[in-house]
Amino acid sequence: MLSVDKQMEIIRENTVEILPEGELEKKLAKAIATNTPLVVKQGFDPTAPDIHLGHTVGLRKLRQFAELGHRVIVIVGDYTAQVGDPSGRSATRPQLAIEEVEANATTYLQQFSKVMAPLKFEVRRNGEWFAGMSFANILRLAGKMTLARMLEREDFTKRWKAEAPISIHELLYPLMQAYDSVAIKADVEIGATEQKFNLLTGRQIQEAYGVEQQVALTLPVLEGIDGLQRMSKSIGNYIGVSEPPREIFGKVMSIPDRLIVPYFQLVTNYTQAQIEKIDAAMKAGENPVSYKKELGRVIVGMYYDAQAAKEAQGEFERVVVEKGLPDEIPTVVFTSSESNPWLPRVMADNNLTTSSGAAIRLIDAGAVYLDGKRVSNAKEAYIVDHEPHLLKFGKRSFSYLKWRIE
RNA sequence: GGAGGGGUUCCCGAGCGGUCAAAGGGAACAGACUGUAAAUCUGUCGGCGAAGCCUUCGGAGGUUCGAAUCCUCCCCCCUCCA
Repeated sequence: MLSVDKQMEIIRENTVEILPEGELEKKLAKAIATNTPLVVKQGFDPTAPDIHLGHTVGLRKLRQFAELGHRVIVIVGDYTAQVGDPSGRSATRPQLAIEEVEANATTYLQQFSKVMAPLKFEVRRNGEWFAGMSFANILRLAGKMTLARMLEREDFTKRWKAEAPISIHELLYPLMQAYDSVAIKADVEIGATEQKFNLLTGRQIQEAYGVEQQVALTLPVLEGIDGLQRMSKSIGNYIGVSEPPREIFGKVMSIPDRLIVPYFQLVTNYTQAQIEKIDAAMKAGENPVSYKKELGRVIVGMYYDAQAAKEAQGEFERVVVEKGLPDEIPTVVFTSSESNPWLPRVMADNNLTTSSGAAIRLIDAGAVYLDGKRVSNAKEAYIVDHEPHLLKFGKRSFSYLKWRIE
């Protein structure tokens, strides 16, 4: 194992806080002295089927711990997912059915491996200890916390002040997460800054159960591609690690320019020196687009390979920059009882738009091209023969429309 | 249990008998511009093949020529008292 100082240097990269001050150093020293790796934990609730770049911020930190020879345990929160983490939430989450959680957990595990490969890590589901927990034990756990302390946390305070509902089960969430730390005897728990309360509750509950207290390590929250809110599946501003390369690349290109540097920091392996160079170049007036493309290539490369990254960029340049055609265009075969199918109807019936009205509006806005020619009049837009016709609207919607002969 | 406030279109939020398919903001989509699916500006944003019609303002009834707006009952949320 590396020395305490060397380890701390690596661990400190990108971290916001390590609480309490100095305790991690002590734990590391002890780990080295006794040759016992630390138990490092982060929990993920399978509330949605995909891991996105936001999750990878923590996972990458776990990776570093694994590389340093520590024992990494990923908690799949199959039980906590049924409550929903109130952190950063202004409303109660919908409670998920166990089957849904199960399905999500399965894809989570596959995707964790993708981020962690080839390093080893353990996976525990918190259902292991919660599924069979007796009511008496739940009461015992609940007895370790007071309402006042629970309400200290910002999201509850906000909701309280806004006169928004807070369900009782939501109060249990931090206790459940904390109990995970008791169950696995965590030495370190990782989470985003908004997790600080939950992480510190872990310390409190561990103490109450006579377990050595963990160190709380917080990481920056990754902003979503909209640049407005944290990256989240439910907001839809995310980049999933299992998305197709061109999707990942395109989404990277859509982030606001000011997110380029934070993304390099939080989701790539770039060194601080490399990132500073990029930052300086952009501040000196260099066009950010080349760095954004680099970022897109790097990220695609991490979850696919360099070849896929190149292709994704090529596709982007061809389609978006040069307004050319993508290499795969789906063919939509439709039938019609009319002698001349009306284009807005065809688009709506084949789910290219939500309604014919929406299609008419797109045409009126000058967004729709048929065989390379802008469609100018929605009322007189017809498909006249059974040949495939190239339909384009917006920057990304391409399809061949083919009227099937009946 | 008692008293009061509230539930509006994807989200926030105005409207409080006709001029309401419902202000404003956000998101989203599109156009222009661009070495970006960035920024900026502009437009669109319930459905129906013009007009006009149809379906929406927690749910169900009712009053009225006319209801998001008034009444009744129900459901849900919040506050205060207990």
